[in-house]
Amino acid sequence: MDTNPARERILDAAEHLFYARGIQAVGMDVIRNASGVTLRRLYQLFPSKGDLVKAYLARRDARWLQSLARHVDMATENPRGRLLAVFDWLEDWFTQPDFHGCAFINSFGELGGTSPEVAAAARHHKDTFHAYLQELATAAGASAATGTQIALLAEGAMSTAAISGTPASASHAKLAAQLLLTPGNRNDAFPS
Amino acid sequence: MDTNPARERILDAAEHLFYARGIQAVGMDVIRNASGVTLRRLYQLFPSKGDLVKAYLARRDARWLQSLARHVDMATENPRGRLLAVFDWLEDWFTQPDFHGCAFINSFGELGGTSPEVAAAARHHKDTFHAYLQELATAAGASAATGTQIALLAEGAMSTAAISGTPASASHAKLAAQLLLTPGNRNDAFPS
DNA sequence: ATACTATGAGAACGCTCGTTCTCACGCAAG
DNA sequence: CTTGCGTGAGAACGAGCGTTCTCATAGTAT
Repeated sequence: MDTNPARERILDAAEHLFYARGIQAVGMDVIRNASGVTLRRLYQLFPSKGDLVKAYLARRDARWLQSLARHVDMATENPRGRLLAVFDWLEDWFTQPDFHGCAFINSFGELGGTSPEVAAAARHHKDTFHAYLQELATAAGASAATGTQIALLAEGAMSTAAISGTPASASHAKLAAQLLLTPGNRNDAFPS
Repeated sequence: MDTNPARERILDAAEHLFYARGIQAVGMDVIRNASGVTLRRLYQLFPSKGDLVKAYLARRDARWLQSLARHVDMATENPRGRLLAVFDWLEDWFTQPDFHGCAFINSFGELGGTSPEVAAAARHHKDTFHAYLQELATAAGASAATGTQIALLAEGAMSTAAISGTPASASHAKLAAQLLLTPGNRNDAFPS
């Protein structure tokens, strides 16, 4: 199905290395060594490093959101609980030993100023995540603006967990999200 | 006072270029051209690029927090208003034409995986910012945990403003902060 | 068997970048 | 005047990296 096994091995190695060390710090031959493929095949499948970076970000975007949605779907059917389950998933993520922040925030920080494609990939990823949280928020009876606020908490938790090196920001953000979701907080001012 | 004018010109050029394009994308000779100083002087004042990066981050850390504190001090004497003024300052920042996200989040994303010094600089900056918000929060009668939550909102607003390219996240975060500050939100669970 | 094609392994090329070196020049001390 | 020393400008060096090329080999069709 994922037809080409060499392609997958390359993307696995690229994702692991790019995410851990940054994109510019990882050379093509390092990826070749890690994936066990020959340089010729590597360039047949990804004609330039930019193509490989694009494929890395695209696959990570899809998988990340799939993993989150799967967790939310398996957590509970209570709409409010589904929204809060996002933060449990974040805490799981932050606790993984190879956690190193959001790959899109990182690559935007590294290349957003010089590569419009990387900047667009980050924007797309965050837009999708933002829309997903708004969907969960409105399903829970809250406003879309509350979804936006909760997205800000999630983003802040990612940055903070990465830089501080601890997963504590996930539970802090979850508690704040709970407060923002309490009925009685009139919060219809910002429709987007 | 800032004794060495060449040193300041170098740091001005480095800050502008590093912040706009990323650290690895800017070579030492580009900084030399932009600052008008000779390569020899550049290396006399900063023996390696790593030293220049360290000085860039240290100066930006100090100036950024000074600018924020100055704005807060001039905004109002109402403790709650002082905390909320942080988000007005953020919105001003996000609106500046050269805004490109938080320099520390960016440099952490670029070099945090390979340079412990850059990672430590980012951690220090965020710790200081976090402590300042906690101070404003407790002065406003809120808990330190509320300060932490508001810090997460501010962090999320920075990332989101950078990647989306709009300053709207500042007002969204401000509104959320106001809600988190409303009395009646019992919020003593997380002492830090 | 032979000629052609595709592949593996890695050398090679061209470029960039951090860092250092060369060399001519100006200026102060004797 | 001249001797030496610090300085300016830029060339040079060495390493790393993205990308391409070489060449020997293995498999295949005729």
